[in-house]
Amino acid sequence: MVESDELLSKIADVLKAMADPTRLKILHCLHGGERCVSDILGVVGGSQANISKHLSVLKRAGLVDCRRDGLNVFYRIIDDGVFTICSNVCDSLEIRLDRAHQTVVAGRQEIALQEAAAKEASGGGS
Amino acid sequence: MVESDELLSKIADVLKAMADPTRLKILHCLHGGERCVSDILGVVGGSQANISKHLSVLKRAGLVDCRRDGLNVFYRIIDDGVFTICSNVCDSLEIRLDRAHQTVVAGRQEIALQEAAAKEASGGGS
DNA sequence: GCACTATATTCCTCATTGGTGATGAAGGGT
DNA sequence: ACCCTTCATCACCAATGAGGAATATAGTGC
Repeated sequence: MVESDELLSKIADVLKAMADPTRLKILHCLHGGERCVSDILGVVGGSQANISKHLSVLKRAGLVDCRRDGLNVFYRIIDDGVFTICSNVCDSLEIRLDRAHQTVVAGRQEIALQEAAAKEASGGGS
Repeated sequence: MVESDELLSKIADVLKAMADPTRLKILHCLHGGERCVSDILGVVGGSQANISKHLSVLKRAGLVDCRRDGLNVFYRIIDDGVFTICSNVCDSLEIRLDRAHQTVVAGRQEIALQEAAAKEASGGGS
């Protein structure tokens, strides 16, 4: 595997770790600082085993880390890049929707003009 | 599904489309401009059917678009955000490795100092 | 219309992923 | 030592995804 292949695999690993709605919810939940598994479970929902598994995926990807405090385990973001990435994707999605919206507006205006012209040509207005 | 859940799903969709080494290679290949499926196949390798399928995934995610020119179909990037995201992930990976490297360097220096001190205490230097 | 090329789709196989309930491990309180 | 709580892991299942061979579709040249 050449170096660039290896780099692409690593990038894919990180993106894969983020590419799940539940894990994104978890990351969002941790945006305000570290929280324990029960807190996260309360916010995200689902089963405790599932949350634990997703946290493990995020940890393996190097996006979060944890520390034990008595019975509780606290997780925190250790790679703020995750929020930059999410922002970038949101920006892209917003631009896409803006363009789509502009297209609809322009299309409707064009149709309205064409209809007005057709009315004029047929002696419309009565 | 509340709005934020829907947004997270959309973000996850985009990230999922990118979270595969083969598709990242394809995107990288298109960085220089549009190319036809045969070109992409030549660069990325694998089977024609596989490339076609991955292109379909990327198109569905709104990252690429295509136009037909005779027998050939040319694909191009329509969302430059993909490169921003990849850069972000690379930056994060690099920072991680830098930190790990610093840790190793510091650890070795500490060990060297401790060994020197131990030697000194035992009358070393003969 | 036929032959060829390029590309998309189908079908199949295998591996991976995501969810849950149950269980095991670790820590704390009594 | 026992009981409880918190959290990680196991076992299971269903769904999803990646790859390739075969096939279908579309375009071109003759």
